[in-house]
Amino acid sequence: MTSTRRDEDAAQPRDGRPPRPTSRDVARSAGVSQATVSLVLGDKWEGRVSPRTAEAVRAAARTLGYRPNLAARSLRLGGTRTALLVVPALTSDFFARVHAGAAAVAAEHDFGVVLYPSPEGIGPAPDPFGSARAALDGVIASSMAPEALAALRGGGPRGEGLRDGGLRGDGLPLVMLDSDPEGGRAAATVNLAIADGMRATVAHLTALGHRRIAHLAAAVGSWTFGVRARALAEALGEGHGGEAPVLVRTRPTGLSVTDGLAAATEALTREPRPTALICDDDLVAAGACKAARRLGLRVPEDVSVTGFDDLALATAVEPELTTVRLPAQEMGAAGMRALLAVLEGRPADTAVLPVALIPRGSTGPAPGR
Amino acid sequence: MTSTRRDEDAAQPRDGRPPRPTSRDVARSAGVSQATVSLVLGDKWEGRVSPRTAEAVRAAARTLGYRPNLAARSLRLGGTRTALLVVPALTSDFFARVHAGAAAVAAEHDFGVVLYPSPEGIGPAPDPFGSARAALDGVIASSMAPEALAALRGGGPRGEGLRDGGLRGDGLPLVMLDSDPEGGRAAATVNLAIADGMRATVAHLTALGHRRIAHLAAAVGSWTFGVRARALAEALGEGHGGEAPVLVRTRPTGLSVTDGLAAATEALTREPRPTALICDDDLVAAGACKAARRLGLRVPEDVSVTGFDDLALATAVEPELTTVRLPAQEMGAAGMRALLAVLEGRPADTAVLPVALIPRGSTGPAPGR
DNA sequence: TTGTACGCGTTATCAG
DNA sequence: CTGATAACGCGTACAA
Repeated sequence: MTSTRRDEDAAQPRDGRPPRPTSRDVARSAGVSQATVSLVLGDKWEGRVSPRTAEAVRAAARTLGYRPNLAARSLRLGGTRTALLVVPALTSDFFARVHAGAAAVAAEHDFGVVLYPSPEGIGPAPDPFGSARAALDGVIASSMAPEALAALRGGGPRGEGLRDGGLRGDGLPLVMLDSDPEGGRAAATVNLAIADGMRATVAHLTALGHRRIAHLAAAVGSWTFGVRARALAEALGEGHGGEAPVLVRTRPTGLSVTDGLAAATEALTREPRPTALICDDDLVAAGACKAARRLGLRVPEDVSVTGFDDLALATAVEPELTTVRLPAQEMGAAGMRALLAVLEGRPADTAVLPVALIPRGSTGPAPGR
Repeated sequence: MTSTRRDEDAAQPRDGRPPRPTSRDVARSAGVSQATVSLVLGDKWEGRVSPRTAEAVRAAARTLGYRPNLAARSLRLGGTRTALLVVPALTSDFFARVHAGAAAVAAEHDFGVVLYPSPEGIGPAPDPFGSARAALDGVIASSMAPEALAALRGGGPRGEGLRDGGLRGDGLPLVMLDSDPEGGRAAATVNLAIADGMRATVAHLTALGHRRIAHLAAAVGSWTFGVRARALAEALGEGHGGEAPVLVRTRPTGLSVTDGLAAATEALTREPRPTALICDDDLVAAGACKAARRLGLRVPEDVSVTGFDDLALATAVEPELTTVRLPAQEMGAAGMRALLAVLEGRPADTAVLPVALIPRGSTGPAPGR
């Protein structure tokens, strides 16, 4: 209000901070034109600007502490070289690894990745893009439930319309990770051979003599968990030399240690008691181990437990978890590669990444064998 | 190249996608001027635009699928209402909680938070801002080591200069979380009463009769870990009724279960053997428990273990970890509030948040008592 | 080799 | 109540 700057239309109350130098300022300071500054700083000056001038420009930029205005650059260029990675949660290190993989590939191509943990109830952020308001060139969504994905699409502005300030994913190229290859408008898909993992788990348990199996299934409407259930059903349906194992129970559970504990307690206290617990996630598996122990059952002597993901947690607990290792980092990397391909108009090869069963201490021979 | 659009200076090869509608398009479609569109969509139309016109504009925007161009908006407004949250890692859920807290407060003020996990070796991303290239209004840095913070500052453009494409944190308002209140150029600071936590831990162990304590200290140059060490030294120095416990050993360790296991193994296999292990982090504490068990020691009968953070992991392992709960979410929220204050020119109250020792199963009476 | 001019899409001012 | 108009900072075709 009491400011005396020439700028009556002050964009922001920058207060005490010195106004950010612009390329004009650099140009003035170096005694050249704006265009020259742009050329030099954009590394396109060779053969067009004299080395002396170029160096002068750089010096000026350095002393002024100039950095280009990203908004202006984006506006002019029409792109931001930035991708949004939407993940359902950060409560396990799985998605941290997905991000790492994506960020590494992105960096190689001078791209940035902005991470958006879809808020589950925390605070008023119903719209995925309400919070992650970076200007984006594309979206990578990992293991998202369909509803969340719908919100991501924009879902057609219902209700009060555009009050949220815009930037819905609407229209942006989308790459889906570990999600239904069919159901989406995704330009590309990267998937994991989840079914293989489940089959391997069943084979592992069967070989150990287990015949009564319970499934602690994630109570989340995400495709990746649906696959687990279907693959399990199929694997159990197949012949196993006359002694087919059966699914004695399915318990839905939240994706946390506490929820896993509760679900496992229920699963283990009903007859017939299962000798093996297949869990959709390592967090749940850890909870299941706790539940068994509280019930006076030993793992793996009395009950075997398996998980999915191979989180850091899997080797932190005792006994260590037999689990299906999912190549999180590779998936993130492949997702970013696919997005880059789409952005460049190239066809994105839709990949399916292999998984591996890692046998550890939480599984053993079925009791009475 | 072969395109026939009017736009010879095509910014981006948008390829097949339909060109994004602009406010001009909306205006044309609704039969009004751009300014009217801006007013209506910005919810500043009451009393200036007829309700009929307003609704027409909204309808047009809806049918066209219009969403405002963020780059242009930022350019015009000079701000992006976006903050960057820089964290050292996402391998534990601690920083996920910090983010949740910050994002919740941000959302209340129509702000966004972009999360930047400082890459530790993964991929070529030396510059914190190389990857998180969103246009930013401010930065919140949590528990960062000084070197990383220096990079964040921009550290004075050395070497080849601005080739990185700009956007260093240079000059942006910075709020530091759980970091040295002295050492920075931070506009505000939010800290945790870490020292209290360490004192409580020592008191807890002392009361249980422990006299030989080892410290599994994080081998990270972050302030928060320095405080732990200093507070421990002080707490041990104070009188404890004639029978002062002593620090028999300090082992530096990486912040992971495996590193904790290795460090604890070393700490427990040298004489005199400590009866209690104070760990800088729950991940380390989990590793320490594993180490003890592998050495044939029971927790807590033979050796007690304590941690910091109260991660989900703390209650996932058996026995559950006695640990110092750090109010991560509150810290994130307070950090965001402080940043908002700074941005508005208000004074930011520098806060210190209380912590609490949570006694669980990993600590017990000292052996031989 | 360097400078001039224009437009990206938005918001705010001011005159109708 | 509405419509021109200017400006935000940058990148590039074109003229000098």
